[in-house]
Amino acid sequence: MLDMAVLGLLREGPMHGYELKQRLVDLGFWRISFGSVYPALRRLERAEFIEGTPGSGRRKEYRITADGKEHFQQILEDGASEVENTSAFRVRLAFFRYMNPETRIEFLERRKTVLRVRIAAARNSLRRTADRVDRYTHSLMEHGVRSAEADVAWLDELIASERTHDEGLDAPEKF
Amino acid sequence: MLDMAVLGLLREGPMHGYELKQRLVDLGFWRISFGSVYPALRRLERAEFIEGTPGSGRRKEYRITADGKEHFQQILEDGASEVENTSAFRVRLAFFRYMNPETRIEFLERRKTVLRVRIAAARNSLRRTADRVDRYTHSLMEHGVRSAEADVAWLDELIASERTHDEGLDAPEKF
DNA sequence: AACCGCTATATCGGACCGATATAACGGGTG
DNA sequence: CACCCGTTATATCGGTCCGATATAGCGGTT
Repeated sequence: MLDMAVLGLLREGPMHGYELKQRLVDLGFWRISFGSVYPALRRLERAEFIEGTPGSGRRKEYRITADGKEHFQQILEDGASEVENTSAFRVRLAFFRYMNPETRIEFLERRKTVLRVRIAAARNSLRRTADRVDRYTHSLMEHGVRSAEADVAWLDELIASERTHDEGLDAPEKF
Repeated sequence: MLDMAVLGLLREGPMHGYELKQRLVDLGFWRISFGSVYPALRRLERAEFIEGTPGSGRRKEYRITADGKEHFQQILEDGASEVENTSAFRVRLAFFRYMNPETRIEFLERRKTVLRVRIAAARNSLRRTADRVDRYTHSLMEHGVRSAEADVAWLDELIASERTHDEGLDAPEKF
């Protein structure tokens, strides 16, 4: 998962570990740890998906290899059915431009289905336990449902915009 | 973290592992794994915070010990300043009734501050990178901000309701 | 009786987290 | 200039948590 994120970021240009971490934070990984990032870099280096070169000063610049690009493409498309994991979902969305356009909508729809199932289950458990849980737990569960519903609405936006953008596919955009 | 959740649930009565997992799902831990639950149970058993007795059939019923209750209270209150971790925050909220009322509002306010900081940072990074990121990443970041803002609004509700409930503290509620 | 899906416990390797250590760099202060 | 301090930067360690997988009893169906 982190591997995919790192490879995706390095596709845009060489970077060192610290910078990589900050970019991950920008993407919404607020709590990503150096204890994850540096091991990931060594992992990817060992697999020869990235190359670490001594950059300016004490920094180590990492750049993606041809194998790395191929591997990135592979895990991006292959796991596009894995839609349960929120982090993995977000990483794939962040690198949507590298994903086959035909897969994109299917991917978003799958995610929507997962959320709908969760919402239904949560609503059920809210009804089932209504009089047994305290107001804090109740509020927690209700807020969970509301968040998931907001996510579904957002997915609907994304799907709609994806469909409209599809039509004028031949006119190349900047992104 | 999982330890706190397990102890908190077992405070309400004995349960077996499978049931425990389902209740965690109800609390919003959609992806909690058996590979986390069963090791947690053995961990807590070793520490004598819980006792496992052979229940009906092949089930193992676990019940909390006096030490366990004490430990639960400890980690619930002690870590109430640790408010960065979303899961830990939600677990504490789910067991708010066991938390010292004076600590509760402070706890919620701390969480609000964390979210506000994140929102500010995310807004900044949105402005900073506005023309460099594609529409998918942009939408991802925007949605992140919107979610966090919704969380803040929810926290405000919780704080308000906590304050009003505080006044009539002597009249005992069911919960 | 055979089969199937659900309940239930368990283990394993690996990913990820949180804390911590180390140190070089850049800027301001005396 | 020398000193200090906050930021940048890399690294490691123990422990938690995840995802996959194995095993098996249990209840209902055909």
